[in-house]
Amino acid sequence: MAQRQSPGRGGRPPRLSRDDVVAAARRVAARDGVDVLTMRRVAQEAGTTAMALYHYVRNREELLLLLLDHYAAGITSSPERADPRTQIIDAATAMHAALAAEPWVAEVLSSDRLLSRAALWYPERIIDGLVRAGRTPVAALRGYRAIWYYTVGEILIRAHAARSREAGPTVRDQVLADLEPTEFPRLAGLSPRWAEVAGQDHFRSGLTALVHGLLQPESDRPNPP
Amino acid sequence: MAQRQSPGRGGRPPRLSRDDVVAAARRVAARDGVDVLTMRRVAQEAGTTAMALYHYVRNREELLLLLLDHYAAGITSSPERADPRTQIIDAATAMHAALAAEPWVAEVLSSDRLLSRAALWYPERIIDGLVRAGRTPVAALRGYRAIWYYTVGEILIRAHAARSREAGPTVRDQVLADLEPTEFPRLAGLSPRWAEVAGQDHFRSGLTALVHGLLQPESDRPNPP
DNA sequence: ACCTGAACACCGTTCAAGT
DNA sequence: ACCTGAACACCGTTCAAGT
Repeated sequence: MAQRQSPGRGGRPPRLSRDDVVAAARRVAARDGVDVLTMRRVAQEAGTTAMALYHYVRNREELLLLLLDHYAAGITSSPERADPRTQIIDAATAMHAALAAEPWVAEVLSSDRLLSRAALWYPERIIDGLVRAGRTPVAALRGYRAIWYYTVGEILIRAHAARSREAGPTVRDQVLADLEPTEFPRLAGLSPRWAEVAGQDHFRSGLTALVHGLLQPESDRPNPP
Repeated sequence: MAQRQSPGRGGRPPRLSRDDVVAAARRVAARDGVDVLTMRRVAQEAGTTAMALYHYVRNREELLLLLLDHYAAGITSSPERADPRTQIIDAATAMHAALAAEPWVAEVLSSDRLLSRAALWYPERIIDGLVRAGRTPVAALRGYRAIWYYTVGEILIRAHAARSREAGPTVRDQVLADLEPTEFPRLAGLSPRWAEVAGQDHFRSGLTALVHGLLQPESDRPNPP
């Protein structure tokens, strides 16, 4: 554990604490995003030098993990529900909202190196819902991971889209505008409405479909060869 | 269009071409990943200096887009199928395989700035399948995007997981090992099998569930308040 | 014990100059 | 037209030295 007081004898009184460093990093992440979160930048925010930070964190990656832990500490347990389907949808929606609140979270999180205790409420509730709906524990875990993929994908794509919107018109826009209706009839028909639909938040409708599919016993689904 | 010959008069004969630059970049990406794909590194691979590259590409981002276009040129159209469900599953599986083949692709692609013509076969076939199965065009587009989120999420998480496995034991492993069964009973019960299940490829089972849910008319689904 | 400055080995990009 | 070297403004991290 990190010492907050200087030990018995000798030494210089600290002007900084680990919490100060994390707080400064969080301000930088929230304001400027995780790419700008450099050691020198955090040090500046904390009113010290980049080298001083290395007394409180091993390296930049450890600082990012501390940042996530600090963020996850604010998560409260997602409630239990009588209806398993409702419990799954509620927990997944809360998980999505927690990630969407600060975009830097998803970026760091997709590195898959952190999983702080507080965030475990989401998988716990989702897996419990799936088991109570009749899936085996392992099938429930697979189902949770499918929901996790869908959620992270949505967050990351939305975060990246927001960033590239600032950077002017995309190659995508141009390709979609130049579609030949004979070659790609469905896409050509949809291209005027693409941007509008892509801009809408339809996380919930996809989630509902996915959960519906996961709750359906596989034997009831037509299985292509 | 890029000139391959020197123009009518004057000038020095080129020792490099745009294709040479892209080919060198592709070798670096495939071998070392996209983080290592620096201008200086690509130049070294192409046998020239970093500054020479700027005659062929505007900046690093344009080079990444060229790389994706080059990769996407190898994509062939996904076939039409009589059964819409089969067509959707086949196209999504092919899309997933194309992304999984070279991990750097997903990283660049999630920036959402590219969409090269050849890659459009996947959304075309998926949306067509959904429309033929009775969804409206806009609902089909939303359905395609749900499949896209799920697919990109799976690829990115797997790529990141592979990278952090090299970097030693994760925080995640430790948190899962220390779970209190009274607090997180489902997770504690599953923790010995977590690594095993996470390591398996269950893209297809989640995809099947998602498509099943998307093909179900919403009116037939229980809708929590 | 806590903090600093200088240094190392990197980045992307610009710009004036050479052939 | 094509390519180069030097330079600018950055990175993360190490290390010897100061208080």
